[in-house]
Amino acid sequence: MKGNKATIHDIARALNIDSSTVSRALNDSSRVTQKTKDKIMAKANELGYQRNHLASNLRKSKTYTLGVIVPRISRHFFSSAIAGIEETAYQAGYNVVICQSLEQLERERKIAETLLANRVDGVLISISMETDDYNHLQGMRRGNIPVVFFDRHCNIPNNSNVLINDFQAGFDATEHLILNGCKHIVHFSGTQNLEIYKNRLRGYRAALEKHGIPFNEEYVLSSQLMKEDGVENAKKMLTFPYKIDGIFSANDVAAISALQYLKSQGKRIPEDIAIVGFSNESISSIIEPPLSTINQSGFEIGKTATQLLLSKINNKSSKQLEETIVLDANLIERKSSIRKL
Amino acid sequence: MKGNKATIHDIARALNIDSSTVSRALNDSSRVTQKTKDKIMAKANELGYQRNHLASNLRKSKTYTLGVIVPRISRHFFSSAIAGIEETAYQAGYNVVICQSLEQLERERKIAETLLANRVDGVLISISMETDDYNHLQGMRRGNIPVVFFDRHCNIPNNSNVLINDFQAGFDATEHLILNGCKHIVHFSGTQNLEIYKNRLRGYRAALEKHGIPFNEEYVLSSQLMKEDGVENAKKMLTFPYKIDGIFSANDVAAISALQYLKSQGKRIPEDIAIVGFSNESISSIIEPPLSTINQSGFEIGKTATQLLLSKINNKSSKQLEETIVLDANLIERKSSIRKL
DNA sequence: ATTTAAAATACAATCGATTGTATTTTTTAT
DNA sequence: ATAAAAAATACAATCGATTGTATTTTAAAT
Repeated sequence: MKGNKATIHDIARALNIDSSTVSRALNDSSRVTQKTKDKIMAKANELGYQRNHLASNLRKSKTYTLGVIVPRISRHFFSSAIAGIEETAYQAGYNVVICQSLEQLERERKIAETLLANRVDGVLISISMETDDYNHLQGMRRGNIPVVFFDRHCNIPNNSNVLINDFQAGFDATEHLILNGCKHIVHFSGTQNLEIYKNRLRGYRAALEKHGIPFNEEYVLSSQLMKEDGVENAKKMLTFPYKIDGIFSANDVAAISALQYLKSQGKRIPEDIAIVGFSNESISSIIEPPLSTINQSGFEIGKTATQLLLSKINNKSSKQLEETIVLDANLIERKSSIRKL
Repeated sequence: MKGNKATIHDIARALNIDSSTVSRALNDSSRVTQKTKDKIMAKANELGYQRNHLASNLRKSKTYTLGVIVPRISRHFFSSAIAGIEETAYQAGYNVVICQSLEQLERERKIAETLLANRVDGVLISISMETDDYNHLQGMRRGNIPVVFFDRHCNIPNNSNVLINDFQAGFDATEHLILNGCKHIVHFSGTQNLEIYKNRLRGYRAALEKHGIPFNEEYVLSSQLMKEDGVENAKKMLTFPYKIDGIFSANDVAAISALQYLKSQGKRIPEDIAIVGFSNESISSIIEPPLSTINQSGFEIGKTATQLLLSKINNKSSKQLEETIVLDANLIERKSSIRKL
């Protein structure tokens, strides 16, 4: 593993100059004359030199590595966010280490610890559904490692976040159902420790209010929004005294499993029950009927979050200015919610 | 970033002993007495010491990092493979860097270069559809970095691979269609530089042969197996003189788009045309009708590949014994291919 | 031609941990 | 109690690159 690798010292020796000059030449320092640089570059190529990042990073005490913590990479939203993160990070010369919390606080804690021990230069995180305690994240702060939350943020003060306007999206989704004639709309919500779900719920309420529809506490069904939860919610919903005619689900997964269950029970979508999901998973356009949903560009969010993180990392000014960037999300209207009135 | 971090020298100074002893104590060396170890551990905890991996790795010239190259992480198969890879790697104290070739040879080349420059300890790769030249992979060899191929391997000699039995799976899928009464079965194949597609095709032919159905060259439709390709294939297929009554697609994505197109053209699935896909994407069980498909456990493949890679990395014996591990894959029979005869 | 300023290069310490060798301390045996 | 063997610890070099300071070389100015 070591045998063949050329170092700056090999180059220096071959040219009978000092290794510091070689180092500076390779870093294109103005302290080395062009002629010498050329000589050094030529020799470097000849010897197949490649910088040893371990050594370089040790000296600079920088790892050029970003940690990413997501609930699970298999979710379309997160895998596209990761694509955006990697693209941006690589271009800036950073590596990315991806970790999955699998929605478990305990795993999230352990990951945070590992990243800290590995001295990553910064962390991007979308917190798990179980996360209701932020000590491990404060730990990064203490370690002086910049953190940017994306999508699933948390409500501790002085954070940098990249989000979509969940309130507005929730409002749009609900209003769309109302405009399509729904009178009794339930909301599938996520665990209430996550801000995004609180905000989507607020949007739902605001839309009802605007259109003079009374808010009914019982119509809010909170869960982890997994496949099974969608079915559970649908079953429960069918027992309500008033006939439910609309669902706004805070994610697509639960919306889809509910949709399928309801179909299996002979309900017509959207005629009997109109449905809007959230996230635009790739399945959503494919099921029958295609699911209306809120489209949020994971790629864009990942990219923006990474840019923000990199700017925090490279911002010499000691004053840590925290920033929250809100990106657009739009409603995609598909058959699952469009009724001819 | 540096300010507060304690080093072994801080511990040594505080206890008035040598840093080498501290290092050995922290590594639980037998050359340090238990009493001293205790003292050192106590002080280490007190100072909040965390090993600096950069320094340690530099000295040991090991990065404890594995590179992973996949076509795209958003594919269900790959994201579950990655989950298996990470799980296994983390447990062994390795980090994982994930890169997407996006099916482009050029990107794959660049990634290989970057990983090499970053001195990863090993690489796991599933090659892109465009990859028909293996210089960049030989480059790793020259750099003495062990490589394990998983799923999408290539036919250069002396490689380590973790695969499923694509031939058998192709055979099973095709025979299943035959047993369900299909006489004119087309095969959606991938680009022919990939062994997996060659093998699935061989399985298809073998099944036809076994059941005395003549092989028709024109019935093999090769493409990148993207969404659009499925539609293309379906259109083309409908122009054939004999009525096609079965499709074996080498992936689910193309199978699903074909299924949807055919439905839109009024074909009944599976009565008119039975369909079997490959990979068991999560969409496949959800569409209407649910798609029969070959189930390959990405998690298992990723886990096995990582174990193999780690054993290559840590195998002191210089003789690089190459190994190919073949895992099981099974046919999941769903409505898209089950006909009541 | 000589002094001064500026540019180019060399020297040497450093990042933090590891490890072969040397030295000291402890233990065992006589 | 003393020599020999074994155990514990200290010393010092090293991994490869970076960087502040010192020195030499070159260019500019008088």
